[in-house]
Amino acid sequence: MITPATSPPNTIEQLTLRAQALAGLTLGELAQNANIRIPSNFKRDKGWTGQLLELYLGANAGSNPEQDFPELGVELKTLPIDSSGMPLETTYVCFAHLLNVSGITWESSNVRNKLNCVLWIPVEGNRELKPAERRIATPVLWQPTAQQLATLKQDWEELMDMIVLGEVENITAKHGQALQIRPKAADGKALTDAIGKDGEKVKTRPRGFYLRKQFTHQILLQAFYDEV
DNA sequence: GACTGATCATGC
DNA sequence: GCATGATCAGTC
Repeated sequence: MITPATSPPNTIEQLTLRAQALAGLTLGELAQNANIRIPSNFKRDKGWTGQLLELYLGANAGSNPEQDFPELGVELKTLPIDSSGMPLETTYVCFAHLLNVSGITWESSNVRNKLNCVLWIPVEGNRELKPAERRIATPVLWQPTAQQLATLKQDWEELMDMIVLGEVENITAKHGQALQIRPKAADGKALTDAIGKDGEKVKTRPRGFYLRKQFTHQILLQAFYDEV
């Protein structure tokens, strides 16, 4: 019987083995073995799948702005897919800092750090399927290719330029080929500090970095062809 | 049907 | 409010 991990994985191989052992199982089976209640939908439990898998893989739960497995340099992400393997949602990467960003470079950015090595765990996410019925697919351990890295860097620099120049309010989810910035908050009333048009401090809605579906789809396809 | 902007739970 | 985990749902 599959049970939650009792300790963090020591190696990437061990982590991969744990993830592969979950492939084909349903979220209901995992939750049942861990004595976790299963929501009937994700309206009020949007991060439930991710937290369930963290438990099974031995990730250190918490809200630190670090990778899930700091010792291994690996980030864990679940990815909802449809029956043909197409991602259903964009993927949240991290919070976007809007102030004191002039010293940050792509190489030292949180986005670059998070995406250095990601263990993607695709999960059936069709809304017609109840959470308990959704099956886990084959995990993908990914490191960005030079080309993907270049695309991400370009998007990141474009977006950060706008932030530095006080154009935060002009940023929409349409910017960026692979990386986009969207509101990220509890509700529309949340405010944080940002740089204004004349360099002054202004209040704006908090933002986060997200990966487009097309980009994550490419990652899954790439893994598929590597196997074949 | 896809996409963008909005929203939910939790811990500190 | 920030940061983690993300999905919802109205609009295009």
